[in-house]
Amino acid sequence: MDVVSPELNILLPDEIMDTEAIVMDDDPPAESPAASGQSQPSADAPIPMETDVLAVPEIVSLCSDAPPTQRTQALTTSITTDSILCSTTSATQLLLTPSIASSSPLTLRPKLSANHQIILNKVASSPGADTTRSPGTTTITPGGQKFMVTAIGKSGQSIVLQLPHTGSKPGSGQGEAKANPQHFKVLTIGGRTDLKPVMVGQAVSSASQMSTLQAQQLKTVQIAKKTQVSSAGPIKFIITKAVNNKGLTAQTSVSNVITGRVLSTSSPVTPPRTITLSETLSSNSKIAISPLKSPSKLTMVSVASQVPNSPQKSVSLPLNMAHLGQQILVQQSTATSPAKVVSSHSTPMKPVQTVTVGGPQFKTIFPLSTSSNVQQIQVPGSRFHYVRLVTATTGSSTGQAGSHCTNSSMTAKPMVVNTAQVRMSVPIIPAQTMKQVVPKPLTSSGQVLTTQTQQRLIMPATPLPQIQPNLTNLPPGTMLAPGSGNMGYTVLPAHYVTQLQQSAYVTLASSSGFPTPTCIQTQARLPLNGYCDCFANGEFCQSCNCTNCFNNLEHETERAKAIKACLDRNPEAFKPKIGKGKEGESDRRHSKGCNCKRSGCLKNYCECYEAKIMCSSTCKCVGCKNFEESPERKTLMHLADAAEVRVQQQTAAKTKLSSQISDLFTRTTPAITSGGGRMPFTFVTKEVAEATCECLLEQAEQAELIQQPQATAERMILEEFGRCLMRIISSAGKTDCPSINC
DNA sequence: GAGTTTGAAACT
DNA sequence: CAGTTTCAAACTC
Repeated sequence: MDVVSPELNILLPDEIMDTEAIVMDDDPPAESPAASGQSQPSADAPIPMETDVLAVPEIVSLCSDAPPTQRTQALTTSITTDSILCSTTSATQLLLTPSIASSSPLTLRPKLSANHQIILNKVASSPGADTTRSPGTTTITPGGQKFMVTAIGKSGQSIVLQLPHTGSKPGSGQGEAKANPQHFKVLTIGGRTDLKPVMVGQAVSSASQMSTLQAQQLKTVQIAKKTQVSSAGPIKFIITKAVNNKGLTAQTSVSNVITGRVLSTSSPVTPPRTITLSETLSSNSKIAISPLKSPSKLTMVSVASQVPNSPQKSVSLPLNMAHLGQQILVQQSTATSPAKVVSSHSTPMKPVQTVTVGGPQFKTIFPLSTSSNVQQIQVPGSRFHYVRLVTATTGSSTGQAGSHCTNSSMTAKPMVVNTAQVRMSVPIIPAQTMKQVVPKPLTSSGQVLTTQTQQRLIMPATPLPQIQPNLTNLPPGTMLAPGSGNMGYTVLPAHYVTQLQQSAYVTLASSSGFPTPTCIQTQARLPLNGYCDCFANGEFCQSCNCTNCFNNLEHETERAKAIKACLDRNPEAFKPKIGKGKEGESDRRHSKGCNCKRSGCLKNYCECYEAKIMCSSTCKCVGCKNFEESPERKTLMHLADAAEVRVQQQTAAKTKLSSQISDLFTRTTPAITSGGGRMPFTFVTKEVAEATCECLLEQAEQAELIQQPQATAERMILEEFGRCLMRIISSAGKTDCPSINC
């Protein structure tokens, strides 16, 4: 049994003192000081980066063919981390199972389980145990192989290392180990996210020994675990296998594809999670990636969270000899998961899939009754007005909404709406406009609302059974009102906008099937360039300029499909962007936040500014000035307020003037009517003018008689002229021949 | 009304 | 997740 001495750990920098390594050395050559685990540093040995480590050493997989009994002879570790299961295709496993939650060094005794797992149980933390060893140091020498395990982490969590099985190889076992005498395997468990790959080599022996290690067949499996002060912090597992094939060159690039599936949850009590890793690696490869600086270049497997006392956490990794140069970085995020299982496969896996348990999808479905009815629905807090329609199965038809595709058994059934004006979010196409509807899909079931007021027809939707389940993803306030049989209506809020439009385009463009050749508009499309506001508002196109428009009654089926496709792609596509903030926040806020860069969020380009709300932390804008204390915003707001006041004043003035003019015409209308349509001024005849002049002259003479000043005299004349005009106007309404009497 | 700017959404 | 492309609204002249 080879145990790494405490002095070795002294050489380790602090960054990796919290790590645990397992070193396997099948038959370390004499020139390899790292093989013995007691090697001395080499001053001239450069400290390689991880990429270098990966480039030079030859891969030696943990999937040793040696029997498990020969893999491990002893193990001493200070495992205080979560349970880790590194499982591969092999049934051979190495289990490190500290049973006591403690941060103190543990002495683990490997046991071979029935399924070829090496279980490292904590023997004792008593003085009788080998506590003199440095924490985080474990060496296993299973029949010539050495494992150095350095780890630190949370206590009370078992580590299960399942060694891959390469049973296909003949002569496995000790002989295999001898066949690869230079295999050097390092398994580091724990550590920090900033663990540098070079430290892996140092964990084995020292930094200077890496050069020697690089000359060997080296395999490094590093499971670096970020040890956060708080358990809620993310924890990373970095599993690195540095491989250097003998034929490898430093410039060889690698095709490193590691995919997996991540199932994450934030629930503190969750069933064991399974993370499947696979790898598609080629030999003679090099991964010139620093997973610490560029983790995105590697496959990051977020293992979600864990609790300090996670009962079980397993990470299974494939370490196949045939897969050389692979590098696996497993990142663990938070710390609430009680158990995790990471299993791997040697076969390529599908791309990473993230299953997110999103928030509740609010949906409101109002099934329609079979009786014909229209109800106005006011959604509290919604600016949309909905109308619930039900199919009139027996109502009398006052119009023909269906197409002339007469083979359709679903003729349009106009619905008579109550005469009260109903404000709807969708147009109600008058019945007379339906005659303009030419070819109509036979499957569609247009329904016409005939009202006495100008209304718009709520968009009918063929209740396709195959899409109805998806319509349950409609956003809050959305009402799906399936009618009886194949009839129904779908009411969409106005924010069924762009995505729906584009989705509709795709769907409709691919739509192929109308029953009759007369329905040739299947080749048409929704307005592609220049989406009309009608569709954006959930209305039918009625008076817009779109051509080959599908946004009408005739293509309700296609439209419904488009809605379905859109909702399938993004169930939240139609949720309003502007909504209330977090709980307790009364202010509105943008759900996604803006991404402005040049406008400073003070123009209508900015969705936040357009909605008259402040930018929030969700925004990704640059140079944002749309915050509460922004002087620019305040100035802008003041200007806007002033402009608004000005507009309001102008509007009020115009309204008042219009009212007065209208009033004047109203009062003079009888004169016009009684005068045979003549305007009032037509009553100012020669006689009236002469009489008026006589009145004015009379007033001037009176002013002279009483010796009034000129100004007073002029005023008296003007006042008399006013009275004359009034009499003219007054007389015009009474007689065709107004008389002027002074 | 034409041309430009801008940013959201889609796409890669 | 970041970069690119598309496109329509906003904006300017």
